[in-house]
Amino acid sequence: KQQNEIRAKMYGMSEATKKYHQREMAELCLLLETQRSLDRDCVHIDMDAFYAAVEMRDDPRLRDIPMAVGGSSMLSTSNYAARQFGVRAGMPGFIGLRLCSHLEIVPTNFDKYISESRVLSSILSDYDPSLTMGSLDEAYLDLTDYLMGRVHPVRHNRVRYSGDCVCRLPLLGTNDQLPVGPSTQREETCPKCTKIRIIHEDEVEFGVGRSEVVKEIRFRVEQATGLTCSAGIAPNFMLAKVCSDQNKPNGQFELENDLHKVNEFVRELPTRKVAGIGRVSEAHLSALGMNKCGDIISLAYLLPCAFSTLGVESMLRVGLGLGSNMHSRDSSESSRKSISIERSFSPTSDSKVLTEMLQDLCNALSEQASTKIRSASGLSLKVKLSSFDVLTRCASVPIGC
DNA sequence: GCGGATCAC
DNA sequence: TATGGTGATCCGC
Repeated sequence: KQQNEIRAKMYGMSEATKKYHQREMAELCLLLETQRSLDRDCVHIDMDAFYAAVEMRDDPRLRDIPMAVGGSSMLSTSNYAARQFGVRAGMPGFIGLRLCSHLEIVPTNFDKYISESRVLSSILSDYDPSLTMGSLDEAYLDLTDYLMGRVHPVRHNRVRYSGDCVCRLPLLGTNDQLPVGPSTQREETCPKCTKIRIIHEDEVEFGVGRSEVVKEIRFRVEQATGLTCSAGIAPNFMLAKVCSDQNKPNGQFELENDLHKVNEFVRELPTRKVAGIGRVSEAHLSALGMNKCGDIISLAYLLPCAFSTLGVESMLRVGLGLGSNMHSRDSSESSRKSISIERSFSPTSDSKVLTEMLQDLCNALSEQASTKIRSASGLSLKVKLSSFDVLTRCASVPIGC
């Protein structure tokens, strides 16, 4: 329905208004263009199917079958075998089972993922001490400063495994980089599966360019965790994030710090690939005839039909391939602006059940609040109906209290 | 300031 | 059988 409203505005636009917006957007683009920076080396690191990969590493039986991490109500991640059946993150588990009846659903082991995430951030902080973790499995790094001091190639030991035992990763043959020196082999019996494991050790070298350094980072992550990740390299974080998705899994993609290359890349990029453009914004853009980011610029005069002033500006930035190269929000406790707790349960109108549920949530929240926040001025209540519609009501403490 | 929406992960 | 939980931001009114 919103889409029809947008189309109506679009078709109702007079020639004069069109000219006006064309001028306005062109000016805005020129202004935004002055903010472009092409002198930073921004990197986005994204672990491949993170939760699923951890479970597969620790249980070889899961490596070759479709599996997902989560529960019957929701799947957090699926492995690539499961994705072939259409099983995706965010999907209810029972739908996943409908798509793939032999799907193996493994419960989440958050403690494990948190500890792997620490290993990850610890390695990454060697390259950018002020990195930003986007979540447990992704990170934003600015390699510019590190690259200044990177004047020599760097060598690392490499350990890989083969034999009947497959308990340890990475296996031989999964990293084909040529070693710089001799290789050694030795055998041992795996205490876990009692089969023979052959340990291959050698040395590999990484050069001084940013793409080499990112290869080194991914290598170190795999050596330390047995997990692979993908990376995107670009002049800003918005583009780096898109790039990390290009050669997933276990790959990297570099977008050169060159205006022409950036424009070329952005022109063909589907709008939905951009962080911040979700299902709704994608539909709005599509109603305007914009499906690739390049369309946002060529049809820019239409943007006001669907977006506010701020929205228009943010879309133009996407179309121009502009983004931030600063480490944005620190997601620490200190900057937290709200805490919340919510629970879904089977539909009921039994007021006793509902009141009890609410009381439990209040108690739990109150406990968290006592340790996590010092003060607050507002409280909001959210209700989800069986229709999945959501209502919220909030109240503020009157000024002076 | 409030209620609704959107978005990421 | 069965569709998440947490936090942030923006919009229109």
